[in-house]
Amino acid sequence: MGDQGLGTRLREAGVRRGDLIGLAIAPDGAVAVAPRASSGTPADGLMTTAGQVAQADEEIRPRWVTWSQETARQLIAAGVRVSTCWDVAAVHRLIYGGWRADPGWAWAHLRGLPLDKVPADNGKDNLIPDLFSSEPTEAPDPVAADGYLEPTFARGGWARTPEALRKWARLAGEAAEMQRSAVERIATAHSESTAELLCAELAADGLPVLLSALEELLADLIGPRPRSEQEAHVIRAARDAEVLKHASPGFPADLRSPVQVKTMLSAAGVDVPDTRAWRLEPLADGSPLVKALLEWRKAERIATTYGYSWLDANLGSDGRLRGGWTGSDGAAGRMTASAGLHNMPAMLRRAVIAEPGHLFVRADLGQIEPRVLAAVSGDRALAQATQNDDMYLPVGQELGVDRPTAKVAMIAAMYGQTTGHGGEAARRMRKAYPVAMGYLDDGDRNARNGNDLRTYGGRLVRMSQGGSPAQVAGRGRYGRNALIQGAAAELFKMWAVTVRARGNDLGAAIVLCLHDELLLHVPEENADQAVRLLADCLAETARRWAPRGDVRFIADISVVRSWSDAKAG
DNA sequence: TGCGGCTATTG
DNA sequence: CACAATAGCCGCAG
Repeated sequence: MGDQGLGTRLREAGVRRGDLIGLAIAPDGAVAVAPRASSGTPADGLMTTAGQVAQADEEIRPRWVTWSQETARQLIAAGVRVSTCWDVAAVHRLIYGGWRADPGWAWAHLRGLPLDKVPADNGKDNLIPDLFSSEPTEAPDPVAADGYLEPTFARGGWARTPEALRKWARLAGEAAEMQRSAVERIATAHSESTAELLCAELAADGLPVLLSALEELLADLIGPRPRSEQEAHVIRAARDAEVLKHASPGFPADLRSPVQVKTMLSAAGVDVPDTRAWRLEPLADGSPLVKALLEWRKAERIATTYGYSWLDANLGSDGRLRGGWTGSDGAAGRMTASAGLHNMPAMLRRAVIAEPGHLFVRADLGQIEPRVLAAVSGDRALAQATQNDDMYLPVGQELGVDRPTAKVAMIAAMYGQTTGHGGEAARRMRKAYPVAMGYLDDGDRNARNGNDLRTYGGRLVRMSQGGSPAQVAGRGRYGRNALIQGAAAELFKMWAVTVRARGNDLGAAIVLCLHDELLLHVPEENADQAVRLLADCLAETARRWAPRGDVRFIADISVVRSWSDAKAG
């Protein structure tokens, strides 16, 4: 029995490609899998190893059911990467909205249990059998008598017995089956789930960075690495002095305090309501103080957020910059990353350089939000405009305005402009694209009224009731935009997981996801194929995501050695 | 010590 | 300066 591979056992039990199989992994690396009871395997599931899971994944490619991204991280730590999954937490966020998605919370939703009575984790392992007892112990049941999940399980106390681990795996499978009947679009549940696998891989693998190049850039911007705390202090004071020498004597200000900076500027005859860069920018030519302050801000920003301590904390000795990744944030469902991976200053991106023998293939979606609007609203006229590489040209023609005006009018519609209130271009936009504008207005109105929204891909966006008129207006803009941003995020993730799946043979690894941009790290001999892969996957995704097929999505794809090289060949 | 405000960076 | 995010520092309340 034990010498028979997991793949063989599952196949003999009738498991086929895409079938849901519960999977749980213990901190010590023990793995339990639980196919559906009807498939003829033991109802309690079976114990196996991470290596066996990898083999079975290759042989059958089922859809492994996990409670959260944590399982993927544990599998990766055990050296195993699976092809697809059903992530209960990710699908929970899709169906029910909000951020919280722990097993007990998701389970209570699926069983229709009162949410105010979901038991809190008291930190006690009251279900753990006494390991020193000679009495045979029965594995505890993860479902308590009242129907709620036992909080101990979600924390990992269950891992201590194989029986409990098998039950935990089976329960994940049951949760997934229930979720499957509740999701609006299965395809979204699949891509949002597998995006969690991608996130775990991004966190584990990191972004290739050339340390020497990054240190050179930092030296240019903020000086060499200080050798001591004292030296760091001296450098900081010297930087401050470059600004303060332009200030009026008697007004020594703490440059890190906005209030004091405002007072200092006022004493120099510069009166501003706040000290934001865009407000000070026009005054820089007439004031050496303002000019010095703005330069100080840039350097200070690098020094505090992207300086040597950031580098030390996040750049591994293997030249990989690592941060945590989430598959969908609390609002509209975009991916987020920490460690500055999503907001690294353009200047520093020069140090993001492919490893020897490799190249980056960079692809970003063009005008993704207005194209998504055309798709999700079903506006035929706007869909027609997406046939153009630059859709603002036909839109401008239709409205009888120039391209910049058309673009501003479109963005104002999607984001809910507060100042100016439209004008002639906005009125023509309503007439030319009534379906798209109606879709946005519906979202705005529902959000203002506190009605929950649902994106094209089926993600619930929760809206709260009440609030001041200003908050109500803010909610309207939020809801209007969430429908577009959220749908764009769903399309992007579907594209990303498709590239992930197809890129294996080329050795093409996704090393960064950035809302509408994918960065692949590829052996240089495969770079041209990777370019085609990205384009093919986008076409495939567009067909699957927006089946009517009348909206054209475009990507700008280039092969580069450094991330900052926009269009090298 | 925690948290809102201000600021900067990115898509 | 609309929509979204992460992140650091300051100033104030507890």
